[in-house]
Order: sequence, then structure tokens, then C-alpha cells
Amino acid sequence: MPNAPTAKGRATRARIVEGAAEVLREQGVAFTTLDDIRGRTGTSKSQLFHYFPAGKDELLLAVARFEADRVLKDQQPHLGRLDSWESWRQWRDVVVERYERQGDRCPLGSLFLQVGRDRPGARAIVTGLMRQWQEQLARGMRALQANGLVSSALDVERTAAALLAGIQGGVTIMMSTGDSTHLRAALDTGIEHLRGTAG
Amino acid sequence: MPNAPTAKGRATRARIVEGAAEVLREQGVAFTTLDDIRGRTGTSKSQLFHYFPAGKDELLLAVARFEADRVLKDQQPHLGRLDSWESWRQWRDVVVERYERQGDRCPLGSLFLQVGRDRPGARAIVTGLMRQWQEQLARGMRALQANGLVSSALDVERTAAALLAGIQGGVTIMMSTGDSTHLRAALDTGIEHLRGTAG
DNA sequence: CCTTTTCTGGACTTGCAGGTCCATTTTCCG
DNA sequence: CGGAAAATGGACCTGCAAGTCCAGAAAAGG
Repeated sequence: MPNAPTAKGRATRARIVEGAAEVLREQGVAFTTLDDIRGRTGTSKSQLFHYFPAGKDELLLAVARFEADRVLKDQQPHLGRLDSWESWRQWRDVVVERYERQGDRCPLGSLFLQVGRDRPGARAIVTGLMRQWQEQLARGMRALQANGLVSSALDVERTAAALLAGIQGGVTIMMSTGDSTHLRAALDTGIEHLRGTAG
Repeated sequence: MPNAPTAKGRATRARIVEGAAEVLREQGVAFTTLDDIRGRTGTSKSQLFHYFPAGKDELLLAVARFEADRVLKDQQPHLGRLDSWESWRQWRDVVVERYERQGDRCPLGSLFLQVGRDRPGARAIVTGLMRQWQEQLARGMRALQANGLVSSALDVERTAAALLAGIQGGVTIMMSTGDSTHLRAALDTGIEHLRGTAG
């Protein structure tokens, strides 16, 4: 269902998704109505349903995709070039800075609770994001191995999975407490663990 | 506001909280109505508002407290006696088993999205839980230090924070993907990290 | 017992948010 | 141009779920 044949249509659709993302970040999904989104994006009810015929859920899913894209984009180009200790450090700083700026709102996490995880497509967004993220971490670790900075005996996949979990948890905890200590601890301890296997 | 002077009253209140917790686990907070809870607990609307005058939010908060208590209780007695590698392993198994059994529902996480983090009391529940959890992990690490199993140079607080973050993230990811790989990776890598500093 | 408080049942109200509809305007394209 | 398709505005409908109310049953307790 190609839902925006014209350029104007595509622009409006994009405006809705971006505006909705803003509102959802500010208010949280549980407290956001279609009217809020309508107001923010300067659109009418019929436009919302024109571009998202299945209603709110479809819109929320589109926003989830939009937010998921940002997550990895915001970490580039560092995440793509994790081949030295210095690049890992830079990436670490970017991640901390990004999530501290985001504050205590979790756009993605909350979206799925509202939509329902089982909904076709919902799960795929998260699993896809996690897979790509972990892949890039793993690639970075292999780059370190190739440069002789990390033991070749390291179980890269598992270590990458653990680091990713640490980041997720650090962010989760920050959402609840407003404190980034755990995120920093997870990143620093994770990198330190890599350094510990040096050789 | 002592909200249950009589024994019967206290029993009813407890029945409501426990029943609500069940329903919320099964359906998710976004899809649960007071009528669902009423049905499950065999109560009437007036009872719900008799015991939770502020309405749904107050009830959800009570459920959150109830669930938060369970989290640590379910990890005992292992979490309280982390003084040998064997005890750490047992604890690890219990955590994995507990969350795998819980499946892909996150009672606590979702509750706060609905209630709103800012609500007085909401944040305190999570921060308190995290503080206690991390404290017990840190105590376990110090016990390992005391037994000469782990380097005394280890930054216990930071390592405990990182491990806690890993667990949280592992659980979070499992909620979305249904797969406990990350949780296991976080636990195993965390413990391995401790072992790595041995001496 | 008799009074007072607590507890319970369930009908009723109400506001709101999601969703529908259709008239009108704008854009597309031959 | 001119007709078709897309885009837009906004009034309207509707169902549902939170919350109210009051009457009546059960317990407390002197």
C-alpha cells in the first residue's frame, strides 16, 4: 500500500511522523492523544487516517521505526569504526552524551508496550535494531583482535551481547532514576573487560 | 491513611493487589481495565475505590510495590550469600530461570510508563529496588575479595552497577525478542570479569 | 442488643479519545 | 484545459473505561 503518491503527500506523512515522535518523547505514549499530534503537526484528523488507515497503532509503529533508525544513526560514524581504543572511547562518549541529552524518556521502549509486542512488525523493529547494533559491536571487537589489541580467544559474540545488554540496562535505569551512572559503568566496565584480555 | 482497619479489609485489599498483578502480567497494563481486575478478584467497583481512593493510579502503584518486592525475594537466599564462585553460579541460574519463566512480560517496567515516572512514590520504588539490588551484588563482590578470590583493587561499586545494568538490559531485550541470550551473556561475562581479576 | 463504622454490590454518569464521513480544495497527468 | 485522483478540514458519532453514588450487609465494640 504505497501511501503517499505525491511529493506533498510524502512531506505531510513525514511531518506527521516526526511531529508525533516529538510529542511522544515529551509526554510519553500513555498520555498522548491523536489530537495532541494533530495540534503539533498542523494536520487534521482525516489526514492522520489518510496516511495511517489502521489508526493510532499504525502511526505508533511508524514512529517506532523512525526512532529505531535514529538510535544507530546517532552513534555514527564512531560505531562503524571501532578499530582502536581511541575510537571506542569516542563512541562511548557519544553514547553517554546522546542518552543524557535524551533525558528520562524512552521513546522506543514505551511504544511497544502500547502497541503490543505481538503485533506483526513490532517485534521485528526491536530485534532488527538489536541485531545490527550487536553486529557492529562484534565487528569492532574483531577489529581489535585483528590489530592484536585483544585476545583472539575472546568470545566476541557473547561479549558483544553482554555489552549491548549493559547499554540497554544502563539506559533503562537512567529512565527511572535520571542518573547515568549505570550506563557509564556498563560501558566502562565492558571496555575494561576487553582491555583485560589484551594480548 | 490506614486503609483497612479490619482483618477482612486487609485480606480483600491484598486479594485485589495480587489479582491485579496477575492480570497485569497477562495482559499488560495498557490493555487492562478496572473491570478486568474486578472480574479476576471477585470484587465490585466500590471496593476498588474504597481501598484505592485515588483510583487506578494508586492501585497500579501498589501493584508496582508488590512486584518490586518479589524481584529480590525471588533471588533469595542466593543473592544474600554471594561469597563463593559456587554461590554466584547458583544465583546466576536462579536469575535466568526466574526471568525465563516470567516470559516476555515486564510487570514493573510497563507500570511506570502508565503511571508516569514523576508521580510521587513511583520513582522511589525503582530507585529503592535498584539500590538494594546493587548493594547486595557489591556485598557479594566484597565477600569474594575477603576470601582472596578477587583482586582487592576492583572497583566494587562500579562493577556492581555494570552487572546490574547488564541484567536489566538482558531482561529488557528478552521482553522484546523472547530470547534470553543477552541476559545469560551479561551474567556470564560479568562473572567472568570478576574471575579475570582473580588474585 | 443497639450504634457506629467498615465493607460490599452494582446501577449510573460522564468525559474523552479513537474513529467515521463527506464536502472542498489541490495536485496530477493526458 | 479538464477530469480523475490525492490531499485536506473539521464536524460528528460512538463506545468504553474511569469514576460516582447510595443503599444494604457485615463486623466491631461498648
